[in-house]
Amino acid sequence: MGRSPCCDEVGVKKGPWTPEEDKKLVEYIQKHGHGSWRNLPKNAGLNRCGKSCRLRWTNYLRPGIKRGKFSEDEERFIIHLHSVLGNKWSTIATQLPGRTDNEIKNYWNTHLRKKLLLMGIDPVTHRPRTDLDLLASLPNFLAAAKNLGNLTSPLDNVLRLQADAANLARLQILQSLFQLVGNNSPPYMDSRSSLLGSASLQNYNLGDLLQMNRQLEGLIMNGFLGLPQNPIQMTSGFSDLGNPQLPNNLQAYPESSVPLKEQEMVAQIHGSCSTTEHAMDGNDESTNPLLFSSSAIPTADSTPSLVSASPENASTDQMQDPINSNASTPLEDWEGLDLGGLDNDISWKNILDQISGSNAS
DNA sequence: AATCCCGTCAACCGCTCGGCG
DNA sequence: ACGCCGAGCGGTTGACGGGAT
Repeated sequence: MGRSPCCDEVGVKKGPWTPEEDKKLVEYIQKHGHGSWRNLPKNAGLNRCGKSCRLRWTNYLRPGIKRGKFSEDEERFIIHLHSVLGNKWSTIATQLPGRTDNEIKNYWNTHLRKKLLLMGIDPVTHRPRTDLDLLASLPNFLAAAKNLGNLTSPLDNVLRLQADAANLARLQILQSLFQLVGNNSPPYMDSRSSLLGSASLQNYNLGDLLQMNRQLEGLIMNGFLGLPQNPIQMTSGFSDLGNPQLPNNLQAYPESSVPLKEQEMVAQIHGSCSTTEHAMDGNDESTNPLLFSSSAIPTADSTPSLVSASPENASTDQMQDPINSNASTPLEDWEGLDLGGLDNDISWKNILDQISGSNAS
């Protein structure tokens, strides 16, 4: 027999709180402290269960609650913390003064999660998604990446991981281009089988893709493709995240403020990553694991395998059939696509043409 | 103007954890 | 060591509001 719920008493009010109830609760706690939550409603003259009172107090009435829109820095910090901690909302909330776990959780589910999905990031794993129709989603990727490229916040580096999704998309496309040329198959014939879900693509890990990018850079640098002498820039790669700078209000989170259990958890995650190249200016992650644990940031060495997004992510608009839909073909979409901020001087169509030409000769 | 749809967020529910006897 | 109890956490629900049709 399970313990009976605390709120099953007959006649206990549920639902939204009235201003009168709020007033009673605040006045009582200010005067007596909350003490035992179970006894509080009776003592305070409230027809509510203790649990409801606690929730109302901690999420809404408690002094110091910061309400209103989340700042960009807060957003980035939440994303980073989530990448390290997962759905540990209460732990995340301890790092964001004035924000409650409930508020952060809601904000994640209603805003940030969608934002990441739009950028091609799996919000669960924080890694690039592979179930996407990359070509159909390319404009979204590029828009997201371009926005990131324009960021001026000191926390920009935190989201390089997200920017890397766009790089990965490019790498996958490059790989597909090579594959197409190698197969001598017309690029528009079967974009799903040859460009997107190709078996060979699934066999590449990040290291392979990075290597391919380097090879392409070399080709371009050597003028092999007859293109401008500009290598494709990797914004950071997975292995070079630089030294992120945090705003003052987000920098100083003494380790002691993190519950021991979470410290251990973070330490465990941290320990699972062998790279040591993310020492930070004044924010040594060895003493501040929540800030920028390298574990959250895949490296070329760790070559994270591409993950499949969860089924819920496979929305119809993302999985639209490029062949049967009335929409223009993906590559048609590329033409005239503004790559500003990413690859201003490289036309993808030009690359394709050049590769095809050199392959045919 | 009416209805529908969708996003947001406060609040609830059920489970887990830790303290204590 | 075990069971009970209170507190806290995370997932889910449902009311509400605004925009679209």
